Amino acid sequence: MGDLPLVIEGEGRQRILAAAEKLFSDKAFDAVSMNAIALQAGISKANIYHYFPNKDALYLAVLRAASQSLRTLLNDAVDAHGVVVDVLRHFARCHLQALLDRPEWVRLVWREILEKGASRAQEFAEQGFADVFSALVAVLEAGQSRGELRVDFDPALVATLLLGANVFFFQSRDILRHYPHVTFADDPAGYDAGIVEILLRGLIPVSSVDTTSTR
Amino acid sequence: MGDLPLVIEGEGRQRILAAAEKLFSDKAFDAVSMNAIALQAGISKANIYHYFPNKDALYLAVLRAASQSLRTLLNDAVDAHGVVVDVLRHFARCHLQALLDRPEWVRLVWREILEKGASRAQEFAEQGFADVFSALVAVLEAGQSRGELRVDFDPALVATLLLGANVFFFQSRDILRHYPHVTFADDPAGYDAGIVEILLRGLIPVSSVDTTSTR
DNA sequence: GTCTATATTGCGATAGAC
DNA sequence: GTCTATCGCAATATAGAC
Repeated sequence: MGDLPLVIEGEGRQRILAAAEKLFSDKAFDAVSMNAIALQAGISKANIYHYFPNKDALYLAVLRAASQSLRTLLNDAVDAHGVVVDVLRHFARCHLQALLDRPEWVRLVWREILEKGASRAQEFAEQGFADVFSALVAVLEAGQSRGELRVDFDPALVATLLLGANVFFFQSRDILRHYPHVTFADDPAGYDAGIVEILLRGLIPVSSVDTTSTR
Repeated sequence: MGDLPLVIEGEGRQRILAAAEKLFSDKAFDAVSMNAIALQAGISKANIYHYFPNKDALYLAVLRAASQSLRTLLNDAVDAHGVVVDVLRHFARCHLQALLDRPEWVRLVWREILEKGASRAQEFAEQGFADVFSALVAVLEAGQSRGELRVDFDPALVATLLLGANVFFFQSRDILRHYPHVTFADDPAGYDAGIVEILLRGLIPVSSVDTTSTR
């Protein structure tokens, strides 16, 4: 009697989560009906209520899964080796790639931040980005203590600048594409390479840098 | 017969728009009821339908007004004088201040971009940010042709980096506040000053810059 | 122009058969 | 576990008095 496959553990639950993730990443909470989720998952609406007590619980489950998946994806960008400049290049590239690889997750998380504002901010700060942000700060601090980077800048500020550049690129691609000046909208790798290069060397020609002001 | 004041041109319409703007910036489209808008505006629900044919038309009117207001607000950041580095500092500061001064407008426009994706992207690209973006690119190009900035970087890329840093700061303030490393979450002016400083001078110490690779 | 009252639709959630 | 059928309710939108 035991040979029956028992199929996949929680197969129905997974189908529902996948369908809900897709729909919630496209539309806002209220714009996604339980009916639409059931349709997308290929099951009946009432069946969803067998697995989840209500719509809110389903949404939270989707959000939790997305947030966790994003984190594991980004963790690959953390452990890199070599000199600081190479680590930064690698980090930026992996981070942007992670965002572009799973746009649904990013949009889902970002929508939640926009919607709920400060109320859920702490939760996301701990769950979602904490380790990525801290890892980047650590990389920068290491570069400073090794003398590979200047010591008169705030590592957290540079980390924000770099992560923000990637997130903004992800968010604004469709808009940037319409500007004639922009040539990098479809070249994320080139974008990141350019960003890191500018961060490292600055915009001012070396010859005209006032070295006395750095003391 | 003409002395009657005619009161304010479209006063009722303005009240409705203001109320709708406030509510739509806090919640998503479906989460805002016409009843709530009427309550906020201090009029009856049916009266809204006297000025606007349906909920969708009202939302579009709000969006159009917000987008236009944002543009005029940001235009103040464009006209600055002096050497390029000072213009950049001024520009960054004004831009971020404009975002922080009218968070409802920014959130409204950004929510629309998130929701509709590429479909409305072109419209916003032209209406909302085109002139600000172009102005910043022009400033950078001027700096390059005057020899005040390096010539081996893409002005559009730097413009994206700078605008993105400000937008990301605006969007993520509540999250950044929870990180122990971050000291600038409540100091936008200091944030921008630091950003521009890094952009101009780079992260690498001047002494260790390989001047041969710049040719 | 502004209101009250109402028509109508679509939602989340439940009941109960299989 | 999965389904069909339905309840209760809140929402958009309309009708018509004043």
